[in-house]
Parts: sequence; structure tokens; C-alpha cells
Amino acid sequence: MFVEVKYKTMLYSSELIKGTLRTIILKLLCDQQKMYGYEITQTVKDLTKGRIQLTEGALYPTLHAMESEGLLTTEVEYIGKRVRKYYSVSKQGKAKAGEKINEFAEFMETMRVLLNLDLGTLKVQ
Amino acid sequence: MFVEVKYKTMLYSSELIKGTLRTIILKLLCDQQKMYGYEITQTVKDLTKGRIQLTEGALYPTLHAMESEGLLTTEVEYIGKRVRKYYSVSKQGKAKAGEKINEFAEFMETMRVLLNLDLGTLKVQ
DNA sequence: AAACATACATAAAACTCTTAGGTATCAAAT
DNA sequence: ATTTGATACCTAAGAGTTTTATGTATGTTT
Repeated sequence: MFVEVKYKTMLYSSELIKGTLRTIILKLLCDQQKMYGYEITQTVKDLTKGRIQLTEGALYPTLHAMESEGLLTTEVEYIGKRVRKYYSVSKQGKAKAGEKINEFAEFMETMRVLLNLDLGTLKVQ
Repeated sequence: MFVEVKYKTMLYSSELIKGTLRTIILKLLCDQQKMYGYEITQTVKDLTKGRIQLTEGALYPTLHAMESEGLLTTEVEYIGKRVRKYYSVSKQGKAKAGEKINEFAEFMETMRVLLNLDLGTLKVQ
């Protein structure tokens, strides 16, 4: 009869997350070598303390697109009867990851200046 | 016969800017009291050294929407025969600005952690 | 006179994401 | 036993935002 509240803070209104999905995927896959879709959603949820929750409707089509663009490669694995599709970054994907992450970092700095934010005082609990 | 290069760095691939337009507008109008559309595009371009260039096709409809939502108020002025439409933030607009800027700051911090960025070493020239 | 900058505006198309639905396996609780 | 919840994949309609393209008009610079 009690509802467990996992995360104190709200989800971001999703408009901000737009345009960051590919960057997030590339970064995680560069760090972890190989991951499957569902694992990516859970990892992002954990790492962001629930603040960013990727929807499957956005994730899967994006993974498929990135594979067809040659950024990711796949290998299927069976866990009992259940299918798992692992994604890894290709050489191109690694290059792209570098670009994307760099671009995002610069974008953040530009926005920090534009919005006159003092990130030194910001603490995300 | 020489082309003047105003800005060294590239524009951001625009996907990142998505979702930040309203925040930028509210922030600028809170600081400047009143601004007109074209002025907003130029100010953002200058403040970001050409990295963010708002398109008019995105800006004007957004300003209209924000006015109809009660976030902004307008007053028309004539410079010779040319029309200028000044926008100011309403009381609601000011509250919204606070929320939006805060949300963006938290989002940036979350992304910093997620992408493992070291912003201390980042210098935007 | 032409080109460029100022200043507004709209509308079709493109792009990305949400919402909503579907299938199926496995574990835990009722 | 069966329902619920978690795991795991997927697609498609609709919503929302932005780009691209276009239009109008005035003022300034070349």
C-alpha cells in the first residue's frame, strides 16, 4: 500500500533532450564496448537518477538508423529464448562520437555564456 | 574580392539548439527589458560569436505563440516608415523564465555527468 | 542601379520525439 | 494458477519544433 518514490527530481521536459539522443548512445557505447537497447534505457535512467528516461519509440528507430548509416554494428544473442541485440560502435562511429561530444561541450559553454549561468554553484543531488 | 570571415567556429548543427529557443528569448528579454525580433537574432549571433544563428522562420512564430500564451507583451513602434514590434516579458513570462533557465542549468549538469565532460578545461575562444 | 541590411511575416517540408500499440519470455507475488 | 511486473524487441500515427523557401517593403552602401 506504499508507493516507493525512486527519484526525487522531475524528468526534464523532453524538448531539451531532443537532439542529444545520438550523442548519448555513441558515448555510452564507446565506454561500454557493447550494449543492447533496453540496457541503454536503464543505464541512462540510472546515471541520470531518473532525470532522463529514453523512450523505446525514440531509441529503437534511432539505433536502426545509426546502424544503417554505418555508425553502429550489431550482433544478436539469445538469453534462453529471449533475443538480445547488441550494438557496438564502428570505426566511423567512434569518430562521430568524438565530434558529437565535442560539439555538445562547446554548445553547453556557449549556452552558459548566453544564459549567464554560474555552473559552479549548481549541484545536482 | 576578399571574403571577410567574421567567425572562426562553425555553427552548431542545429539539432542541439532545438528546445532552447524559448529559454533564450525569455532570458534576453528579462535582461534587456524590451527587444524586437530582428534585434534578438542579432544579439544572439553577437553574444555567441556566430555560433547560434536563430532563423526568422523559427523566431517569429515562436514570439507570436509566446505572446498568445501571455508570456510576452508587444508594442509597435515606427522608425520612419518601418515597423518595429517590441516584445517584453509579462509577469508570467518572468516566472517562466526562472523555471526555464533553472531547468536548463540542471539539464546541462546532468548531461555533463552523463557524457563525463570536463568543462573546466573547455575554453570557447 | 544593384546589392546588402533591416524588419516583418507565412507556409510547406523535414525532422525528431511521444504516445500508443503489438509480441513474447521470465520471475515474483497473489 | 494467474496476474502483475520486468525484460526485450518492434512499428506507426500524431504532435511539436525547426528549416527552407518565399514574400513584402524600407533604408543604406557601393
